[in-house]
Amino acid sequence: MNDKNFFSVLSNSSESKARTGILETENSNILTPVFMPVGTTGTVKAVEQRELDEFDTRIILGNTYHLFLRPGIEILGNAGGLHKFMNWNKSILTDSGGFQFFSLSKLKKIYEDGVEFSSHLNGDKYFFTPEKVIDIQRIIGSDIMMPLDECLPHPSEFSRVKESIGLTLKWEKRCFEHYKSTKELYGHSQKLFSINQGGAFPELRKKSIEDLAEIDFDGHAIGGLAVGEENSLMYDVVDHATDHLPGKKPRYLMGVGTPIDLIECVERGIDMFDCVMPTRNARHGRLFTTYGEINIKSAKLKNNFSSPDEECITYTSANFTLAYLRHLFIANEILGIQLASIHNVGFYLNLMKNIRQAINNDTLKKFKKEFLVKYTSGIKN
RNA sequence: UCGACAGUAGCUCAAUGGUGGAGCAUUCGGCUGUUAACCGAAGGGUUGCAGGUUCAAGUCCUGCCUGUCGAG
Repeated sequence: MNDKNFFSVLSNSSESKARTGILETENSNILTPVFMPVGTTGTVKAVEQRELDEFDTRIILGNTYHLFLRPGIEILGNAGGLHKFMNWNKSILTDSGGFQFFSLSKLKKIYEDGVEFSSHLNGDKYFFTPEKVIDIQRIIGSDIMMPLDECLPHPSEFSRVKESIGLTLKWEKRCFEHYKSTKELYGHSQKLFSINQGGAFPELRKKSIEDLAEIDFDGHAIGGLAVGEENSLMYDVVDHATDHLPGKKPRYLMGVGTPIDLIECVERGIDMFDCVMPTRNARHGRLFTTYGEINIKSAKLKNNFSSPDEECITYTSANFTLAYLRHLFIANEILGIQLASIHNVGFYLNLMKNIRQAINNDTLKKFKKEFLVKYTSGIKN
């Protein structure tokens, strides 16, 4: 079941731990380092499937918790899985819902056996066990499944984190066993990653990684970061984590991050990222561009008829002006959100493409330097 | 022309005679495995004008101005 060709490293940077590779699922070949747009409920918010295709998106995220609540596993099963349901024939990675028990923490109660939670939609009570989380993801049919984990806030007490990584390990072992004893439902194989925790405590992070690495997961994720800690601390934890993660398996940093975070963490050996930032910020009127971030609603842009980004060509930047985008946001027009989302996702994917190219040419350090000069110049602001 | 009602922030409206507020709009921030087209902050007022009563008036009284409606 553990396909040896699932992940291959293609090139290594001589300047850092950065590397390129390829993830081969039955639905797509994914070049790494990769950024995976977040599509929690079966849609990358405000971006159509054909737009994702247009900038060559090979994998997106879904969320077990949210899809379980809506539309529910019965409908997803009847539809023949999420791919068919949403008409997406590339890859999907589903998060387990562990993060929702952190972000919706008031609605949950953690037990040894799993998590009891109340739906944020109507208060209905449910109980997720590690096995159930796998069962749901079997029905969703994601190419890569994530195990149930416990994500703690930062900062957390050493003893609390220590206890937590023990619980997470037990849950993930159960997920793995259930994964091995069940089968895919729709003819394409599904992979299962681990998620290590350990907060910002190096020894706990190391222990979590080593314990999980003993199990034959298809890849390893770093969880519990970007939850309020300083950026430099996050980079340190990532650096430390990748020193201990198996080199032959893909490394996935969950929930990260800003464009700068992506470069910093690629240098530290990360292969996969996901983050709501490009889509959420787009809906909130913030554009990511080569020359920094733009608040599209700013009064300064009223009469600015230039492209939001002449150097990163997307459908949006190639066809529309800042003044028009601003107008759409001020007028509360849906198209503004769509165009901003298209641009931001396009910007992220383009950035990753450039990063991969730089690693292949072994010029990542130079690329980073040049990127940062422009990105932090604030020319547009 | 007469009558009724109404004039408070850019807009729509609050405010027992007792420190004039809110929503929207404006401007500026913030969003990191999506409860998020969201959240936060700031700016913005001779309460239509002129008098009067009162310790104290957006509020009560008088006149004027403007608007809406009605009558003629």
